[in-house]
This record gives sequence, structure tokens and C-alpha cells, in this order.
Amino acid sequence: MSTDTDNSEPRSGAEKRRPKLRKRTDEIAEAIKLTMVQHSLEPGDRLPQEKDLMAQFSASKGTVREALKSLEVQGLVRIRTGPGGGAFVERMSERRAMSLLGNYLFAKKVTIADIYALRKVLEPLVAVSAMRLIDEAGFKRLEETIAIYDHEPHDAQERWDQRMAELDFHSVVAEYSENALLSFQVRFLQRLLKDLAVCHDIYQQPQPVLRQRGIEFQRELIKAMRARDDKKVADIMADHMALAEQQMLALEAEVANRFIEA
Amino acid sequence: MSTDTDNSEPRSGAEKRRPKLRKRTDEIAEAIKLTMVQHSLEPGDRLPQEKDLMAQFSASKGTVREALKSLEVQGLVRIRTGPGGGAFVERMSERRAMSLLGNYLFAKKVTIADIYALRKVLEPLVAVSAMRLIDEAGFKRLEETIAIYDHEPHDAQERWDQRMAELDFHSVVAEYSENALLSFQVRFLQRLLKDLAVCHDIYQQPQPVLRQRGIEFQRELIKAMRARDDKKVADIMADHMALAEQQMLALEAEVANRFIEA
DNA sequence: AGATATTTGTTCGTATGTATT
DNA sequence: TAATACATACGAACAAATATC
Repeated sequence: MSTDTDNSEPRSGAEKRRPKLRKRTDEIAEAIKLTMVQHSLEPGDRLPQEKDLMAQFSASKGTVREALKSLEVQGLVRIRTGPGGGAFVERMSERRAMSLLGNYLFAKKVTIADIYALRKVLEPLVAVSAMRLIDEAGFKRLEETIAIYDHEPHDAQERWDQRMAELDFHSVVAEYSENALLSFQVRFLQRLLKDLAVCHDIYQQPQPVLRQRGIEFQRELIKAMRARDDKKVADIMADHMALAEQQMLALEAEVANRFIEA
Repeated sequence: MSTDTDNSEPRSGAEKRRPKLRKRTDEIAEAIKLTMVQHSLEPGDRLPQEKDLMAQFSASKGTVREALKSLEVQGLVRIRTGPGGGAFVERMSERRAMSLLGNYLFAKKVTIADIYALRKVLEPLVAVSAMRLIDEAGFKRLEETIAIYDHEPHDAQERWDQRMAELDFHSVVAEYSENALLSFQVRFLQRLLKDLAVCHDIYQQPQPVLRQRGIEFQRELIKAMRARDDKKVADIMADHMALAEQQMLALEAEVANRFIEA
């Protein structure tokens, strides 16, 4: 369980240090978390209601509510009003996970170069990984996505949509990876780039030549994935990323230090 | 700002949708976040006290406290009691970020193979990145870390400490990378492995031969880093990871589905 | 070191809002 | 529509923590 009190000592050995949670609220939140794992509750399962929790922990309403609020923010429960309401176990959404991770990176300076240093190695990896599971429906989704930016945009709005769809292409690919860790990392990088676009109005002046070259890469990628050609998939994606990086670095922008829009 | 209400529509275009936050608590939390960015508050800066917030939002104490609790869990503020107390702006610690990300991965099945698929490409990357900034003090830290597992352990406790220190070696390397994103990812993977150790009591029977080979890799790595030899650093780390993966996969364990210990 | 003032932490009682039946 | 069951919000009081004198 995540005690999560930010007591930063490195924890030598296996003996459990008692962080001695100062606040009753945190104690209760931890206790509830504990019962969640102990009873291996699944999403949708209901926790005891406020009044029951009040009795169980002999705490007041406000204290119990703060504890539940903590769990809610952590994406572990969802609270519903009305009859049959209460706190229900929930799995944290990817969106929220990214939002929280974004808060962590808020203070750090993350450059486009940093993002692409990771994308260059991870996108090829995830493409190969996705290749093993993707089906005809998946290929169809990819082609439909390409169709969005297959042509010159008519207005600023469409140009913006096209830039987002270009990232969505990679997002769809990552969806088909069975490596949840890898998939998340890659999609998070894409999210950072989307944010960058929103913030700094990058992607304003797409160079048609480079853009067309990117689409070619993606079509070749689909072909290679259909052929289940590991090496080719990885190579094409690596080249694609190299080009994209070059394109982005020319803009010399820095990812804004801001909270991520949820 | 992170509205973070998990309203999952893809947000077409740039126009801001009003999520119409239902709960007063969430409204207030968002409002406070907003002022934090608008005034570009730095860590250590103080927010208005409870009573002031109560007045500002004409909300009750409990409501304001729930809002602050939300910000606290997100790692954005820290609350202190006593005179001059209140909510102070804080940067989310790496520890908390990992804990929250761990909650997201709780439901997913993450295997050792998944972790090493990432480590194999990221550890070489981060080593090269760190090489550019690491100084003599850093090398000293690395050598001191190696000294912990340089010899046969005397008891179970020391053996456990040694396993943790082996991961700490890589953690120290990652510390010196200026790519915050890369550094975090790599250290998070190490954290998962540490957790794995705690959970499944893996690392019980270290094979002395393989262990010694790992130490050789690390000594060679330090030498190559001192020489500022990009390629050699990357190659050594890649080989090191390949061996480590082989070693771990033999155990055929799966990362436990559990919340991460903070 | 001890007393005191300040501010968060917790409690209880009550009233309101909301979803289900 | 009305009754019910639950979360949500309010307000006043008290307890605990902590900085200052």
C-alpha cells in the first residue's frame, strides 16, 4: 500500500518503518486502501458508506470525507450520491495518470529534444510490440486516421485537427501494445507534444514536403506491420521519428511549464 | 490547468468546454490551482489561510479543507499548522509521482519482460546522458554503491541490501541525466523492480558468477564514462541489461498487482 | 523551558441537494 | 409525484500542533 507520506529516507532493509501518520484523515485513507487490496476489490465494488466508515473508524463525517476525497483524487474510488450511492472502487484512468504525472513534471524543464530522445527509441519498440496484436480493425483505424491529414487543410481549425490526428496515429499504434508500461510512456510523450501545440501554437506552418514524407512513412509502416516484419517496422518508425525530431527541433521551442489540461 | 474531471471527450478544437464541475469542492480546488499559475507561485509561497479562503469563496470550513486536501494529494501544496501556517506551494516529489503512477499500473499486468523491454533501451540512453554531467563526486558515489555488494553477503539482511544497492547504482546514474523525463522513467522502472523484490522475495538465490559479471560491467561502465566514450557506455549498459534480463526472466515471476509502497 | 497566541485538525448537529424507487 | 437514501454543504465549538515571546 502506498503510505505516501514523502518520508524520504531510503528505507534500509526490510523492516517496516512506521511513518506514524500524523493526521487521522491519512490514517483512514490508508486503512481503506488496505482493505481494498486485502479484499481484492474490483472496480464497481462498493465501499462502506460514510456513516459506516464513521462508525468503523469512530471518526466524524468531515474526517471520513477528507479520506474519501484523497482516494478520489488518487483515482481509486468514485463517489456517487443518491440511494445505493457511496464510494465505488475505480481504476485510475490513463487521462488522470497523465495529468498527475504532468503535475510532477510541471517544475522540470522538458525540452522537445528530451521528448524525442525517448520517442526515438520507444516508438519503434511499441510499433513492433503492437504489430503482434493488431488486427484488421486496427489497420482500418490507422488508415482512417491518416485520411484526416491526407490533404491540404482548408482553414486553421482543420490544420490544427490534422496536427492532433498525426499524433493520434501513434496513439492508436500504442493502444495495441500489450506492454502497458511501454504503451503509457509513449502515449504520455504524445500528450506532452499535444500540450506543446496548444500552448505555443507550434505546428503553425507545416511544411507540405515534410508532412507528405511523414504520411509515406506511416503508409510504409502499416504495410510492414501487415507483413509482420519486425525489423522493417522498427526501422521505418526510427526514420519517421528522426525526421519528426528534425522538424520539431527547428522550432526550438520548449515545453511549457504548466499543468496538463485534463 | 488540470481540470481533471475525466470528461473523456477528445476536445475537438481549441475552444474550452465548460466541464461545469458539480462539486463546490472541486470548483474551489480548480480556482486555487488557477491562481497558483496565474501568480506563478513558487514552492514555499503561501496560499491564503483557511479562513480567508472560506471568505473568498464563501464556503464552509469543511468544503475548503476538502479542496486543499485534493491539492495536497496532488502534491501541489503542503499544509502546516501553527502560527504563520497554512497551505504552501510545493513541488510534487518523485516519490509521490511514482506512487501515483503505480496506482495507475495497479490493474495492469506488468511483467519482468515488459520492464526489461524498456530498461534495455532506456538505461543505455540515460547512462550516455548522465555521462555528460557526472563529476568526480558522482563517480565516487557509484564506487561506494558498488562497494556494498562487492563481496559475499553474510546474512539474509545483507543479501537483501545488496540487491537494492545494485538497483541504486543505476538510480544514481539516472540522477545525473539532465533529461528529467528520461531520468524519471528509468528510475520508475527500477522502483518497480525493487517492489518486485519486496513482494515476491525474488533475488533470493543470487548466482555468484552472474553477480560478479554484473559488477564487472559496472566497473567498465565507470571507466567508459570517465573517458566520455558515448558508444562504449551505451554498449556496456546494453550488455549489462541483456544479462540482467536473462537472469530475471529465469525467475519467471510477474510483477505483483499492488499499490506501490511509498 | 514554559506560557501563549495562531492556525490547522476534528467533532457534532443540521440542512440541502440529488439520484433511485 | 412523493418518499427514501445517500452524498454534499454549513456553522459553531473544541482539540492538537507549532511558532514566538
